[in-house]
Amino acid sequence: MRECVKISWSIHEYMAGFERVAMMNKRKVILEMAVDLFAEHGYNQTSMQQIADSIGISKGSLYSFFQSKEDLIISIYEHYQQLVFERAFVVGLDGNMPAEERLAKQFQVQFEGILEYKSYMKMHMRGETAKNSEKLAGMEHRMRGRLFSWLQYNLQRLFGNRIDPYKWDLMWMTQSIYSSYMMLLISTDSELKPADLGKHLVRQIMILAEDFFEGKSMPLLDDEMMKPFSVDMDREGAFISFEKREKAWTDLYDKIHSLKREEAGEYVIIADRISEECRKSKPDDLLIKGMFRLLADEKELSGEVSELKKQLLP
Amino acid sequence: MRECVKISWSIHEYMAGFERVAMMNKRKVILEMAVDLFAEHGYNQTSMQQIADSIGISKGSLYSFFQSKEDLIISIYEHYQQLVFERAFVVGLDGNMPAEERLAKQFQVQFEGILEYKSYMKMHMRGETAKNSEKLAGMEHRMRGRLFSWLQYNLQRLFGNRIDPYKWDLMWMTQSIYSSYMMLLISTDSELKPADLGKHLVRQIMILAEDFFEGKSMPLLDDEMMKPFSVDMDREGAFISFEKREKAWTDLYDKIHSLKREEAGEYVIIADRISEECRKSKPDDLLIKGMFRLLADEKELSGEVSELKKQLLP
DNA sequence: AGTTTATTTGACTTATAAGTCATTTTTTCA
DNA sequence: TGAAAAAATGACTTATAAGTCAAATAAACT
Repeated sequence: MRECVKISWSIHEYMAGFERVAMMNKRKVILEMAVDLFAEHGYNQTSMQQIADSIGISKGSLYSFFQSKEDLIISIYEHYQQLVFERAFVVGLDGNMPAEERLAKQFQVQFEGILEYKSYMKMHMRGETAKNSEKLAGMEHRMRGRLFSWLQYNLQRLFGNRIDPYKWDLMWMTQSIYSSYMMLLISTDSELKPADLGKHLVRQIMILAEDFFEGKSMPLLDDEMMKPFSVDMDREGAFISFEKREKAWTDLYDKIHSLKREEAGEYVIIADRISEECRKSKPDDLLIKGMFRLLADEKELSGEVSELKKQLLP
Repeated sequence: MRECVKISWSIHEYMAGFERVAMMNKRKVILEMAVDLFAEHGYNQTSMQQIADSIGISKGSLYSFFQSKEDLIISIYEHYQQLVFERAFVVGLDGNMPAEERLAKQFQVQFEGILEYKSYMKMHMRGETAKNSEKLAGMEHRMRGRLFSWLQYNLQRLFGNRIDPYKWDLMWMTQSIYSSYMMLLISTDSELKPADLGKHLVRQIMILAEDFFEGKSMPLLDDEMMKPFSVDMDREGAFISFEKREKAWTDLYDKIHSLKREEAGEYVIIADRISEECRKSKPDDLLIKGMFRLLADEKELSGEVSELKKQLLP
């Protein structure tokens, strides 16, 4: 009897889970359709009716998933900011790679992400969203803050403390070149390779930085001016998870390199494979698990491996 | 009797003129108020009623000046693009100035223009204008094309033919840094000096260009990719007037320098004064006339002077 | 199969803002 | 001063799109 009840429960749970998946898929379908339409025609020029029609459902149905149009656009931002930025910023990269090459690779990954979520980026670039949604404004602000934090972190890693006086100038330049390349990627169907863009961008930062270091250029920007851009990067929010994940990756690569065994090379390849898979829009969890299993064979890595696993497969 | 009629006529003309001025002022008042509101709240979030209320007139009255909201925004663009860009691009500058300094000065003038018409630039930056006004899209496209033409002209003047293979890369970089500085100027109340920004910008272009010339960087962009940006710069339209005016200025300065007289220095000062005055939002025509009169005393300059006068005081 | 429950629908309400026009107010001018 | 012309007004019409809900349809369950 108990057994029976148990089975009944698990079927129930199974079905509920199945249903939730179906629901989630529909929600996702709406989000994706809406993003396409918003990117194409703009937020204010796209009606809820159009969105519903394009999907082939009724307006009432649409409103059963999203309370309002504003709720819809906020959901879109939540959905995609997660996908694009978390995945782009928090990449597992071998720390032993030269800093320059490493940064270039990071930019490359970001450009790849941008290409993958072209519609969302297009919509985002258009800017013109809901009237003055407090919530959206906050998200946008935090996002920009996170970009700057990330830039600062990486520039410091690349140049050390000597950039301090030129920090804002370099960050601003980097950000502006970065944005303009992004625009090129998004608005044209050019053959531009993310890898080339990444290298180019880093090269240009290096040149500009060099000019500052040699004292040939004077900085223009300072803390005071840039206050609106420096967010008190929510240590509670997404940024903390970025740092933890970043640390887990670094620790793993460091440990592998410290092994000084012949297998080390192979472990790096496996770690790289995990990193690569995680960046995909639909990572294969099983593959990742398998890779982790391979790494777990090496007892000395177990601590780092399980920490990273906890970060990546929650 | 004839006298009387004549007087009557001239009073009539005088009053009509006065009225037209009043009308024009009102039109201008509307344009300026609308630009402020559009910049602050966005095009779609600003109703015609709000605009009318802010000025203290009725909606009906508003519609007697502008047929529709779209007509209003188009009029705004026509009004300000004229002011900002024509005045910023076509500056009389002493050609004997070192090319580098000269370009910096040109950027400076542009940044000054941007500051002067901050609201318009803000509105323009927001982008989100009328649905899909053919006319506006065309204007925007032509504007961007003109900016690129101007950049190309000036980069070629600065570096000569050797930039040809890197032309698009340099132009794109310049444009992106330029835009980002513009954004800084507009969105913050920073103490940034247009002169500093101009110098900085040129310095950065020079460094980047140098890197290309030394073969250390490879160009990423080419004609094919940049097709959407290269407008068949309407030779009939505003661009032709730019070139003619530019030529008139150059000719005058060249002639002055060719004089090799002791007065030459003074003439340069006078020409500079005219250039400066022309850049103001409300140039003093009388002052300009006076300056021209001073120059006209020098018989050898008369040709160049009258040509420039024709360009500036139509 | 028949009943209950959940989902979907699209006609309807409501809100907003563009655009109109008969009427009022102001200005012009003899 | 007062008639004619010009300008300004705001109540009204119209259009659009967000958001609601009773009824219809489909799915789940016994």
